[in-house]
Amino acid sequence: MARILLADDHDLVRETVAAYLKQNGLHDVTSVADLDAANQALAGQGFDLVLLDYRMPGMEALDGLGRMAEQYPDTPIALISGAAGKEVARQAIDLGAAGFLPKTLAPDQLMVAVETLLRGEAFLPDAAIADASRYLTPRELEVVRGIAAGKSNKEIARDLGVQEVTIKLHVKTLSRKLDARNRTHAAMRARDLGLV
Amino acid sequence: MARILLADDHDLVRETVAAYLKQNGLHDVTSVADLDAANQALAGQGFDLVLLDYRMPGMEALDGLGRMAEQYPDTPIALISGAAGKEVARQAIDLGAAGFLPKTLAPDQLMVAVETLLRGEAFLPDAAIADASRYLTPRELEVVRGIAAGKSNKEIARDLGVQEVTIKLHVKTLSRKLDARNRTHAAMRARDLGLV
DNA sequence: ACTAATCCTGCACTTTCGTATAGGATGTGA
DNA sequence: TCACATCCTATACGAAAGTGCAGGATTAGT
Repeated sequence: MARILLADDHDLVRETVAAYLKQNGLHDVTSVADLDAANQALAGQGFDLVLLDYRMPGMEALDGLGRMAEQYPDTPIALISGAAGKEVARQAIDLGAAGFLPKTLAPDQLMVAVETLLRGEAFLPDAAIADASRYLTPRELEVVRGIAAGKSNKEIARDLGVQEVTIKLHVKTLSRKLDARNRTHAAMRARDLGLV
Repeated sequence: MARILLADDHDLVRETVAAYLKQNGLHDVTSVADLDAANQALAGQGFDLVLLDYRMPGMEALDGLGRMAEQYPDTPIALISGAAGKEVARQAIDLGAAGFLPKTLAPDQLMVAVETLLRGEAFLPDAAIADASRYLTPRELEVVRGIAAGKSNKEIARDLGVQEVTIKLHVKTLSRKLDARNRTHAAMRARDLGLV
């Protein structure tokens, strides 16, 4: 049974989300109203997933998320936000968040998101997914597309009007961002993300 | 409006397929009963898709398909067959066919197939797709999957219990079969074909 | 029995890739 | 203004990939 920790200072949001999760078979949902309570709950028992509101006492932007992610690197932590957009999503991912859930998310999508996160996978919907591509810089995106087309670094360099070493640098950084072992792996990852 | 040329010597098949296509919004369907008529129709006007019956006057196995594909390389030509199996499908693809439609195909799948072909993509269903994978030998399939997973030749060799040179050989041959420029390109192609 | 396909290996060579280190130029946001 | 991200370049080295040639072993189909 998956144990989920839900932290949101809005009673309405907290209750409706918790109720919805329970209704869909996830009965073990703990709700708290601020980050301190969330940390206490985490210290008391393990959780399989933590859902954190973006605006909440103790968060101070994303610092609270960052600290929690550092302390519990094995627990997937997702950010929930009503208004936050791409920028915040990207920062959250950078800080170690496993996912980003806009409150505009449809209820059925919420379940998909939670299940995805419980499997240990990242979840980045619509708006955020477009941002996942911006997790790669525009240049890196051009490079990985060249790779996926089977081009060599030399060819890509020629096409972009830069030196080959520069492409190598991009390949290295973009592979790291995509958590890929090499160019081929990176191309496959980019493909999976719909970036190519 | 997509113009479709349907060539089949069975009145029943020709009429039902044509009717079904028209019913689904593809009104511009020209039906002919043999390969000569199909070629005449092609010479008279352009078509966006040609559907050829496997057994039909003028076809002589797949020779007719081969000639037509040579003459109209820009027009997707798909083979329709009731009985033909994997072997024929593979030969058809080799001769330049864009797809293979067994008559056992469900009606809704037919529409999917036609739409796919009209987009310029290849269509190989169920049985044929299994055959597309046999276009690569089992060993080659294992290798290309290793490549797609980002493994090095050395790792793949270790996993399969053979020497690295052997893997290099497989990479070379499988890349040729997939019309790929290198391992990365091959992995992407295999991905597109659903082999990974 | 012969042919063909598949799978395997060896040696040698060039090219490409990957990595590391060490910067410089630019533009943007705090 | 300072910090930061992005993009670019240089040199250099070891690892990996790709290519070519030349064969041998096994199995399946004609």
